Amino acid sequence: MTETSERIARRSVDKFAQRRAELAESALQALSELGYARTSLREIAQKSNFSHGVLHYYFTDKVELLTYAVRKFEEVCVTRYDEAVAMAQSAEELQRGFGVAMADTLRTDAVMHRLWYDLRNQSLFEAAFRADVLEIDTQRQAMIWRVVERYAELADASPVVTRSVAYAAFDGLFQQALLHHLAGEETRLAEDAGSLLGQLVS
Amino acid sequence: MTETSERIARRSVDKFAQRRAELAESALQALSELGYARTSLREIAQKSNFSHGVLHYYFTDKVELLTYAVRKFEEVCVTRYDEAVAMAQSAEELQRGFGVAMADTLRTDAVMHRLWYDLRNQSLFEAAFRADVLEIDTQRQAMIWRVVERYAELADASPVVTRSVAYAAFDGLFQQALLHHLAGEETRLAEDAGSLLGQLVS
DNA sequence: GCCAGTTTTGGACAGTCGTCAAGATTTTCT
DNA sequence: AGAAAATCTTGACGACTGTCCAAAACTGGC
Repeated sequence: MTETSERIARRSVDKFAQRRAELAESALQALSELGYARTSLREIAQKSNFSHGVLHYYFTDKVELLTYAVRKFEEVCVTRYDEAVAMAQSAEELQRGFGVAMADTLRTDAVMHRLWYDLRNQSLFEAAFRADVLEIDTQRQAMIWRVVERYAELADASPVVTRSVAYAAFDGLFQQALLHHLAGEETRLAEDAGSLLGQLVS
Repeated sequence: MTETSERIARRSVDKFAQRRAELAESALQALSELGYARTSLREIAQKSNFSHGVLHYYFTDKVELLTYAVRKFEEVCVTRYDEAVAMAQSAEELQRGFGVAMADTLRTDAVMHRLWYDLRNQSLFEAAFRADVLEIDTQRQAMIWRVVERYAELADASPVVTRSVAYAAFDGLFQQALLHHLAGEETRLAEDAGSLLGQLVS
């Protein structure tokens, strides 16, 4: 391969990858708006500025597009509380900061969280998503565990539950809050999350 | 209304209601097998012994059928742990019994639980289901709270979280276990649930 | 300005979907 | 028994789906 053709090929690859990312972004937009059950390829294409045919130029089929989109989604949702962890100088401050951060993302990113739960649920029926979902879940678990460990450290105590139990509890809390938030109710997520954090170390 | 026509009307209503229940049962079977996204009316009809046209004789449209099915579903899933509560003579026994009951229903009724989470998630996108879902969730919350209160009583202590937080935590725990169970992994749900119960009173 | 390769379009395809209505069948009453 | 009402089947409809493909549009090198 000559120097020139190499440069061309690389540019080609870059453009190809960029288009994939672009289309995956549109897919996420459609999915978060309509839900998995009602999202079609034509709907996704309309969110982008391309026609529906182009999707099969960049992806072999719908499953590959959605899988790719899920992986892309992962990037934005597994470091959400790290700032609160880094900032906090005391246990009480982390408790408060963590709760506030959770309540913030509930309000700001509600449709994205809704999408995540929808995709995780799809993986209960469609094995194709299962591996990616489990991996994202593992990373989310790690994200929560960083909070719990730091909190324990600041409070001079140790966690009284495993990391998987801690993650499950906060995830359940968030999901409940999301359900009620989207139904138009007020939630007490910030307070509930903070107080639950307090219960998980001793 | 004469005595005769009253008898006729009642029998008619009974039969009508019975068919609706019958068809809703088939709907639940299809839903739990395929998931909301892939369940069609023809699929539901095939699970019953009728043709697809009959569904619009007993239900005005798909949404009414599914809503009816969800309500029917509620009946079987909100008293699941009451026996463990009634049996337990001590805190430790309840802790164990509750964990075992959870792990049992995880194994036995996995597809039904999967369906529940799927429908609850649909309500995040489709407002038509929201009211029913919230009501079922309230009843599930009450079911969990009966366990926590009884456990606190037996342990001569009091709950350290609200009923909504307690429900959210156990629900999250169960959902995680379901995800891993359907992925073919072993879970430690019985132990985790028992130990979490211990953490929620003091 | 032309040409080869890449990228994009838009229509066609074979299915499936929810819905509906006309007719066949069964049940019920007199 | 036959008439009337309830119940069920069947086929059709328009809309929508994922997928594919031939042709058009665009790209950069000569």
